[in-house]
Amino acid sequence: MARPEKNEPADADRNAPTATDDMLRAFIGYNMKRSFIVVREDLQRVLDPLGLKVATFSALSVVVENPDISQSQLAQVLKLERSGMVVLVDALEGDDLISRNRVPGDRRTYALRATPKGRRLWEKARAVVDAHETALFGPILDAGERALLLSLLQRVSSAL
Amino acid sequence: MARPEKNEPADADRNAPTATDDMLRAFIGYNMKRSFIVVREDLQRVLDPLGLKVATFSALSVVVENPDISQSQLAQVLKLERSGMVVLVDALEGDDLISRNRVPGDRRTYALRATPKGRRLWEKARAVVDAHETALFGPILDAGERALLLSLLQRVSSAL
DNA sequence: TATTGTTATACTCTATAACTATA
DNA sequence: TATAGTTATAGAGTATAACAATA
Repeated sequence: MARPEKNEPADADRNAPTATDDMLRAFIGYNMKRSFIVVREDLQRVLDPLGLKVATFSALSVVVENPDISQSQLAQVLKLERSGMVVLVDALEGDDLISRNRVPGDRRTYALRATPKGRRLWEKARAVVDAHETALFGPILDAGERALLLSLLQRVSSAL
Repeated sequence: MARPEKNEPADADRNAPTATDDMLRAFIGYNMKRSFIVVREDLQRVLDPLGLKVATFSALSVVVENPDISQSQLAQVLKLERSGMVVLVDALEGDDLISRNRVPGDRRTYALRATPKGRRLWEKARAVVDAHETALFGPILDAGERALLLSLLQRVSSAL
């Protein structure tokens, strides 16, 4: 007993009924995680040639959009701790993409501003990220579905 | 110059125009990340009383659904490394939720099975996770929108 | 040679706590 | 006392690489 000899090749396993995760697939959170992993990997791939990480791209984006924002405000918008911001701002400042400027009224805070180089890189990054999302979601969702997904996720992430 | 004296209270900042992340909000990936963070936190919160983590809940779920699955197959389904599975399976086995059984034909692999205790806990966890998603998304999305979001995310995460 | 499970290790991301300098 | 920024540290999650047993 126990299959005395099987002359099937090793890929018998691949022909065997594949293991399923159907029960997990019923949960939004599970699909959100798997989706996000794919999206983040591809996003990192396209940001890498620009010398940006996902976190630094996000931070640069908010600084471009909000000149003279402080590190604390930046941390608040991105929902991470002030201590974590220091590393991100250090990296962006080290690459001359943003500058830490002292403010006249309060010598504790910095007013963060994107440098011309930072604004140029951000424009490039914005185009790259847009192309990445189009290329990634294009084969899966049509324009309407993509807008719908964006809208639903915006509502969920805004109801934080 | 430079505001000689400002007798506004310290919450002048709070009345100031709040910093925005509108540019980032245009990207699906950004909203996906923020949404997932909220969902994961709440999921962990409800799984904690059951002694489960998100990862062990997922692994238990797949084992319940696929009796006699091997650790490598399990890792493949959950898209993580074999080495990472060892820790998860150790934890589940240590809590007597699954068992590692030797298979007759191949002494390298384990056939993983949920114990009766594991199946009972999984049933409870399934109900808890379902309630968590209903409570979390209920105030934000109606039933149709929730099904739509699930369907869109399933398509994205399946097109991996 | 290839595969399963294992161990040790390292890396990323993020959080916590304590400190400083300012207010 | 409270806040902005900083530092050091630690934890979670996951990946890489090398190894033993087995095929």
